[in-house]
Amino acid sequence: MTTAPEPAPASDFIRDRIRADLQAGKVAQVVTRFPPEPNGYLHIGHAKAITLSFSVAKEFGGRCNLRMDDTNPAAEDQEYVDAIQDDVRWLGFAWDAMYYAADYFDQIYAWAERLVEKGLAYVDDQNADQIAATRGTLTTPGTASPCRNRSVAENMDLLRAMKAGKFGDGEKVLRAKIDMAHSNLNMRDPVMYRIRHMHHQRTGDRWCLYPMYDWAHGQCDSIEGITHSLCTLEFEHHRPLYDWFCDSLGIYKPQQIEFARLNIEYMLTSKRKLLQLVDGGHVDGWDDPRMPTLRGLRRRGVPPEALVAFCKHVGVAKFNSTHEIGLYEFFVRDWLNKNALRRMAVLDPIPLVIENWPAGHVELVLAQNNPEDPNAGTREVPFSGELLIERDDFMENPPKDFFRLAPGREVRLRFGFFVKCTGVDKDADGRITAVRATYDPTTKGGNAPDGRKVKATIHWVSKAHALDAEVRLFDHLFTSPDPASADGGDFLKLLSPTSKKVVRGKLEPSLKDARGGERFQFERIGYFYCDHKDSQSGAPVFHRTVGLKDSWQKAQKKA
RNA sequence: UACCCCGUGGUGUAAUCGGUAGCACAGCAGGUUUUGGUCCUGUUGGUUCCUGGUUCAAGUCCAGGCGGGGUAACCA
Repeated sequence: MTTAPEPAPASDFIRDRIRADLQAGKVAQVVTRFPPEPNGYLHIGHAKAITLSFSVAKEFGGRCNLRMDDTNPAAEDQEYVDAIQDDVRWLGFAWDAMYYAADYFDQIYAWAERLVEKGLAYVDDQNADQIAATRGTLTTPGTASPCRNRSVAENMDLLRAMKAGKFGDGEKVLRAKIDMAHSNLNMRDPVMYRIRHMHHQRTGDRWCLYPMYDWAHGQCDSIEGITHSLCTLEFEHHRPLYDWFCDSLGIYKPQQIEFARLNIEYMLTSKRKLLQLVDGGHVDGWDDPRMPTLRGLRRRGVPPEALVAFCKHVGVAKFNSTHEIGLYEFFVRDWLNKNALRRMAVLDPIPLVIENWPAGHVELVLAQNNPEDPNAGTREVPFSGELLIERDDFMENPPKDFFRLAPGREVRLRFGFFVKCTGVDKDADGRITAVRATYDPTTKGGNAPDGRKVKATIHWVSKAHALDAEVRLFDHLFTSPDPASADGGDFLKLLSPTSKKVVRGKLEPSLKDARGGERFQFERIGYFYCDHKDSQSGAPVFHRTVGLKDSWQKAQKKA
C-alpha cells in the first residue's frame, strides 16, 4: 500500500490546470482513468501513468477508474485483463470502478448512427490499401473516396448491414466525414469501425463491428464522466479528433491532456521490443527480473512503494526526457534500507580458519536485524572455528587504502569477534585456499574491552552451518544507457552478457526459512529478494534487486 | 517539405498577477558509524537554446531563428 505520508502536493502543468478548473467551477469532482489495452503486460512506463491518474484523483478528492480498452479482439486476452488488475493492485492503487470499453459497444454504435444521420459519417467500400493510398502524405492532401457522398439513407442501410454481419472482414468500414485535406492526418476521414468476425473475450460473438481507438476512447471517457483524460504525448495529434467526435455528437466532452512518457537509462518500454526480447529467448519471459515489466520488477524484488515514490518524484511534464538509472536505484535503495532485514551471505567464499578457536566449539552471536529499525529485533548466528568470508575481503598484498583483512591485519567479523590474519594456505599452483587467523576471545559481539579499533568490519558465515543456495545476480540488461537508439535499430546487439549471473552462495542458516516475497539486505553486498516463483520450502532462491552503494569499488574503478 | 509539441546546472524537475533561479539525484570535501551502507555537514556546477522587442523589471510576454521529439495501422 502507498500509505506512506504523502509528500508535499506536486505542482505541475496538469495539477495547475485541474486546480484552475476546480476553482472556476468547470468541474465539480475530478474523475480520471487508467485505460490499458489488455494485449500485454504493464511496464514501468505504465507505473508512471497509473501513479499520475490515481494520485491526481486522490489529491483532489476525486475518483479514478480502471478501464480495459478492449476494442480490438485480435490481440487481446483475458490473461492480460487479470494480470493488469493484479499489477495495479500490487502497486498499491485501488480503482473506484472497473470498466470495459466493450461494455459500451451498444452506446457507441448508437452514436455512430447519429453521426450517419447528421451526414458526418459514411460507409466506405475501399480496402485498407486504397484508404491508405488516398489519405495523402504529410505534405500533400488526401483525395475523397468515391463513397464519400453517399446518401444518409444508404449509409444507414449499409451500416446496419455491416452490423448485421452481411459483409466479410475488411469489405467495408465506417468513416467520419471531416476533411481530406486537413493538415492533421488523423482528421482525414478516419476509420471509425472495421469489420472483424472475431470472438471477443468479453462480448463473445455478439459483434463483428469493432470501433477504432479514436472512435471509442473519447466516447468511453464521456460516458464515465472523466474530467481529465490523461495520456502520453503521442496522442497529441488525436486530440482534435477526440474533440470533434464529442462535439459532433453533442455529448459531454472531457479534456485530454498529454504528458511525456517515462524513459529510464538502460530500459526499454516499447511493447514491440519487449516482445522481441521474450520471443527471441533473450530473457526468461515477461517476468524475467531484468525486464522493466511490473511483473519483472516484482520478481527482481523492487518494492512497489519505491516505484510509486520514484514516479511521484519524477513528476510530469511535456519535455521528452530520460532519467538516470541512478535516480531510480536511489528510490529502490531508500525504501529497502529502511525496511529490509539484514542477513549475512558470502557469495564468493574463501575459508577463514581460526587457529586458536576451541576445536568443535560453536558459539551463538547476537545480530541486529536492522540498524535503521530497532523494532526489527535481533537474531542469533552460529560462529565457529571454520568460517567463510568474501574473497574480495582479503588481499595478500593490499594497497594502503585497503582496510580489510590482510596478513598481520586485524578486522572485526560483524557481530562476532576481532580476528587477526596470521597467514594463508596455498595449493601447488600458489592459489590461496584458505586464510588463517587468530581471534580475540574478549571481543565477542564486536567490541574490544581495551578500546582498540579496527578499520573494517567484514561479514562471514560458519562453514558447517551455512545454507547453500542459488543466488542470481542481475545487472542492466543492456550495455548502453540508450538501447532504443542502437545502430541500425538493432538493440539486441546491445544486450549485456553479464546481465545475469547465477552463483551458489553460502548464507547464514536463518535464511533457510526465507519465504518467497521477502526482501533482505545481505550486509555489505546488496538487497536481495526471495523469489516467489522458484523458491522451494527450505531451498530459497535469491535475486539481487540492487547492490549497495560501494565507494570502495568506485574508487578502485577510478584508479 | 506539412502540421503539432517541447527547449532551466551532469540528469530530472520547480519558481504566486512578469520582480532576477529552488529541490532531488549524481559529483566533490569533511564528520559519524560493529555494513567502505545509512545518516549529518559543507561544496562545485546554470550568461534559464540564440537574437531582437515590450517593460522600471522577463526563465516567465511578443517576434524571428536554432535545436529536439512526434505524426501518414481497417493498432492503441
